Amino acid sequence: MVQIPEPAKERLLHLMRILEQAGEGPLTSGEIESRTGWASHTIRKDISYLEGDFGSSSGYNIPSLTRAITESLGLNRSRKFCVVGLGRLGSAYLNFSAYQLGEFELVAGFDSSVNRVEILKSPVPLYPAYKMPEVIGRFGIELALLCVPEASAQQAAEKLAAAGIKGIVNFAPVVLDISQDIVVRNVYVADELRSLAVKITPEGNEA
Amino acid sequence: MVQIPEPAKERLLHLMRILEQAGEGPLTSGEIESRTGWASHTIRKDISYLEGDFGSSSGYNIPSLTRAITESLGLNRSRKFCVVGLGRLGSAYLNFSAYQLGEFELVAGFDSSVNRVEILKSPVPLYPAYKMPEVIGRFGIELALLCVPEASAQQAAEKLAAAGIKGIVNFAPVVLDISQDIVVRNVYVADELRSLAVKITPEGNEA
DNA sequence: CCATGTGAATGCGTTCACAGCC
DNA sequence: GGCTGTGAACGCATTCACATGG
Repeated sequence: MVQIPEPAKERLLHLMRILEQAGEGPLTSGEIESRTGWASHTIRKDISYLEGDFGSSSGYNIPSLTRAITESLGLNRSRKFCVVGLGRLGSAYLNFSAYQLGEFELVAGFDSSVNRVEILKSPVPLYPAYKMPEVIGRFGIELALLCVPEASAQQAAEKLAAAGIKGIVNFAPVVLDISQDIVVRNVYVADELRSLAVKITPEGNEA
Repeated sequence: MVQIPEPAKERLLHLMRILEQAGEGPLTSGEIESRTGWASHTIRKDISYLEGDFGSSSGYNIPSLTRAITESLGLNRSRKFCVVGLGRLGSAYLNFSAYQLGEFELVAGFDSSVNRVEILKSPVPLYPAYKMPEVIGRFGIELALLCVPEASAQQAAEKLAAAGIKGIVNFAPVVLDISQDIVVRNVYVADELRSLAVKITPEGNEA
């Protein structure tokens, strides 16, 4: 086993989603190609990094492939996460349905406004921001969705860092400056728009 | 000029954000390294794909570098976009502050509920979903933020496609199956969480 | 014949190391 | 001395092409 290349990991991660959506029956690398745009040999190669055998002459066995990816990527343990910042965006993610995968468990929401914490309806307990260290420690929360406004993002990230968080999904349009030990994934809507703009203009060099 | 490699484009895109945040004065590749984690020579190489000269012995000139990236990536034209689905997530993005870059212009919101369209407060006009073809055509909307619930995402994407949209940022946890001519960027929160989970567990092979 | 699976070849992005400039 | 800038070397992911199995 030669260590899975980083890009292959990302694809496998995304492949899990495809597998979840795919109905029944074996799935061939060709079908995956048509859904993702990745060449079928790329997919086969990626899968070949995993151990075990799925895949007969009719395609891949969905459950066992899913299981193999899960294990190989270290996703078999359940992780707790929280939402920080309960404005429109944060409360959207408090009530989001997409993580009932058993794999991630939303256990808390935080906001700097005590008032908002008391008023808001939520499927999970809400806490004022100053309780972050305590609550994060007590529950063993590892991940956070950072949904605060741009202006308070850096500060909130620092508090999360101090509270012992391990990873942050940052929705604020700000580059966070925090310890390298904490893994950050940025969701920059403006960047996504830009990226789209670049791609819908297939300008050669100086067309 | 050798065509900018795709990964370099993504970095340059992200670099624009750094430039916007960086205060005054020249910025060195070393400083960029400390903010992004990319090696300084990677950054210099990326920038070398652009034409023009920024960068003296004290670092890069922020305005001219920004301009060069903008032009080189074809971002100099302003693009119109809309928000589709005005639930919690959609209305969050209706009121989002991060795209006042002049570069993207939010011009409309759509929802299948006529009621919601009438009630909701919004900085831009809202329309019932059936008006998508007309409104998108009339304004020349090129991009869409797709914020509808999982169950209606595929259908909404098809409507957008039929209305002539060119690019979609998809927030629904679904792999859209639409024409290859339309560029899609997916924002899968669950994938982000998974990605974080993978990275905070630096499992060697079978540690 | 259909599919997966994989060593070996390819090619491209990254990295290096040094030249050029302020 | 600091920095940017860039051809050339490197290394790794992708791609190929064929072996293997149902």
